[in-house]
Amino acid sequence: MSTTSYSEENYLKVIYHLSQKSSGAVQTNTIAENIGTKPASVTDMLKKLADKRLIDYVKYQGVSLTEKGQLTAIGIVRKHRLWEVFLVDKLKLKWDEVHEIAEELEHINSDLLVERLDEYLGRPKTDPHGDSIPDKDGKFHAVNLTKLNELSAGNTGMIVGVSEHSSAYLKHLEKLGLTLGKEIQVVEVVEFDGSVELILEDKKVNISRDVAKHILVNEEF
Amino acid sequence: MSTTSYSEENYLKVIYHLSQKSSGAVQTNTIAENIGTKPASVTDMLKKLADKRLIDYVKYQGVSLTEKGQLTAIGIVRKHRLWEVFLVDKLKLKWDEVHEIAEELEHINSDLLVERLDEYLGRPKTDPHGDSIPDKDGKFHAVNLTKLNELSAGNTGMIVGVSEHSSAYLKHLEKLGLTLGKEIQVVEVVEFDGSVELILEDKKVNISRDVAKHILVNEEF
DNA sequence: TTTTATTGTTAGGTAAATCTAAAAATAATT
DNA sequence: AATTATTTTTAGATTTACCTAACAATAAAA
Repeated sequence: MSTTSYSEENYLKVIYHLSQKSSGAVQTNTIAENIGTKPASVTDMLKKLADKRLIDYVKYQGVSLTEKGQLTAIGIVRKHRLWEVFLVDKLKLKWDEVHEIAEELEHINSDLLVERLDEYLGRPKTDPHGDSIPDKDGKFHAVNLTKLNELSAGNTGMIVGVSEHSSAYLKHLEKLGLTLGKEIQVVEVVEFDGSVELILEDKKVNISRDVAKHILVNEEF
Repeated sequence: MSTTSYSEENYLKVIYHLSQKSSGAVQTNTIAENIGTKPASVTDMLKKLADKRLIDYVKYQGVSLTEKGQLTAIGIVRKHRLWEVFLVDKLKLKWDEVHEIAEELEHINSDLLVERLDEYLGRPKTDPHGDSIPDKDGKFHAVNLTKLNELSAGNTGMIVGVSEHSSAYLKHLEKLGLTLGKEIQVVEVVEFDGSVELILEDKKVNISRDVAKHILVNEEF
């Protein structure tokens, strides 16, 4: 069983995430942008990954992961998210400080390590951003999430995730106090601009539609 | 401030350890053996490290670390040992399972991460093998250790470290019950072969001189 | 349906870290 | 001191992942 390099793993991970976002084959240029490299380099790597049967690649037609490639990618996602839980829960790093570090930790390959880490963290089902953590076999457990801007006045819920991970966004949420696990109640969804007025810990908070739509809540009623 | 690559860090670390072992300049061949590479490759890297002012290098005369190189190396040692503490204390891995994993973890560069890890672990002074963990500024705290084979009959002490880290050796100690923190009392040091008879948890244990000399104890009386 | 724009690939090159084989410097032995 | 052995360096290749520039395929627009 040939092993995957740091670089190959990065490609697989990016292809995996892009496949999730929009269905259909993933394009060369899109991969290049996301990896921070040039299209020509991507083509080189795609050939290599295809040789290893990690992706299905047809010239000019984009790529998709094979079963093997997908399992590898999910393994990396699993490690990334477990490490994020560790960094936030145990080391008390903030939301927006963990991503880069987890990008490095995710490439450490030791089944024993991952298993013990998972156990130590209490086999978490989601990471600090609310993203689902796949199990050892690459299976995700369904979670039902609603976007905050889709709630109606009076509804309450708990913040369980975000669908936007930029540092700027996370810092903004932090400042507003809209962090994971917080209970909120919607006071009003303004029709004019889609902004949302809500109650958070007995205080009124106003957020724009753009901010609201990336907050995922577990609707309660 | 130019950054150091994974590979450069490995060289610095090995040079550091070899400098500790035997004083004087470190030889090209020795480095090659310890890194698992060929002398020619070492020469190439030495030139590079010298250009970066991380080592003092004179052709055919071996190398030594500069102040800058030493600080970098100690930083890596610090990370390695902190991670080993994490792996053993928190994730419950065994002595002989942690080294390889820590070899990878030690290359993750984030001051914030290291600081929080140190704090989380309770600012440990030694790693699971009893090796001293340097502080943030690269300072080691003196510990007074005696080799087990240098104790006399009747002496007691606590095992605080080992000076041999091979998996075979560690597994052997594990089997004998001679693990970190254990109290032992010397019954006799056999003059003929230097083997040591000792009492460990009310049981008599016999170990060869070769095994004894790598066990470090905190002599009590 | 041509033309234009976009997207993707090839060809040829670079830098990092490695290698082998041959040559040079140093050390050890006779 | 001369010879032999060891150690170290150079020279030239190789591999990986990247690059630019030129070309080819596909998609969009006129």
